[in-house]
Amino acid sequence: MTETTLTEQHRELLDQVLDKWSLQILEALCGSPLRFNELRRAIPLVTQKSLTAALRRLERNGMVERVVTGTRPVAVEYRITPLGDSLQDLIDALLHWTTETLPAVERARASFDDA
Amino acid sequence: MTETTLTEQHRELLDQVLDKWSLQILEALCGSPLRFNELRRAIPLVTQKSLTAALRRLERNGMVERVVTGTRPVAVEYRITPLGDSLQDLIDALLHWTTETLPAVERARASFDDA
DNA sequence: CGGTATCCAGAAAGATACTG
DNA sequence: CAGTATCTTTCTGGATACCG
Repeated sequence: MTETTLTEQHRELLDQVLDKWSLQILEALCGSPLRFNELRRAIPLVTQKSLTAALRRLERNGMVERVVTGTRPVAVEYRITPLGDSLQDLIDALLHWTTETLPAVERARASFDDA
Repeated sequence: MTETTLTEQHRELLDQVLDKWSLQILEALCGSPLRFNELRRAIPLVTQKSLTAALRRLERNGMVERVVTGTRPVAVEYRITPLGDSLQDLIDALLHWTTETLPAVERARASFDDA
C-alpha cells in the first residue's frame, strides 16, 4: 500500500506550483517557449517582480527551464520541462473540474449569501 | 469544443478550495463528519480563526455542510457534501502527482540551489 | 462548545527607479 | 532586454480576550 497522507512536503510543492501566477505561466508556456517580456504581455496583470519570483520558483522546482541565448542584448527564453508537462496534465484536470462544478458552486454561493 | 481557458473565475475557485487549511479539512472530513473542536485536534497547527475562515469559505462554495444539532450546549457538525466529494477525487489526483514527482523535484531543487 | 472581536507584527504585493 | 533594489502599502496570521 502506498501512503496517501497529505504531508507538509506535498502541500508545500502544490503551493509553489499551483499559485495564481504559476498557473498562468504554465498555461502560456505550454504552447511554445516565450521570452520574459512576451510572458509579461501574455499575463497582463502580473508585475515584473511577481513574474520573476514565480519563474524562479518554477525553475527551482524543475517545471520550467531558463535558456540564455544572446549576449548583446541578452535574450532569455523560458520553456516548459517534462516535469512541467506532467503538471500541465494536472492543471487540465483542475480546469476540467472547475468548469464542471462552477455552476453548482455559484448556486451554493448565492444561497449562502442570502442567509 | 469546450473552452479550456483558465479564467479568473476558475482560478478564484481553486484558490478558495485548495488552500493550505482547506486541503486538510477535506481530508479530515472525508472519513466521517466532525465537530469543530474535533477538527481543531485533527489539524494541530490551525488556529481557531483560520479554521473558522476556511470552514466558512468551504461552506459558501458548497463543499462542506454545517449542521447544528444540539441547543444547550450547541453542537455543530461539519460534513462533506457531494460537491466536496468530487473535490476529494481531485485532491487525490494532486496527492498522487506530488508523490510521483517529489523525488524529481527534490533533485531539481538541489541542482538549482548549487548554482 | 463554538465561535466573534480586536490588536498587532510580519509577509506579501505594488510602485518606482536604476543597471549590465 | 531582463532583470535588481528599494520603499511603501496592503493583507494575512497569530495572540488574546470575550460571548451566547
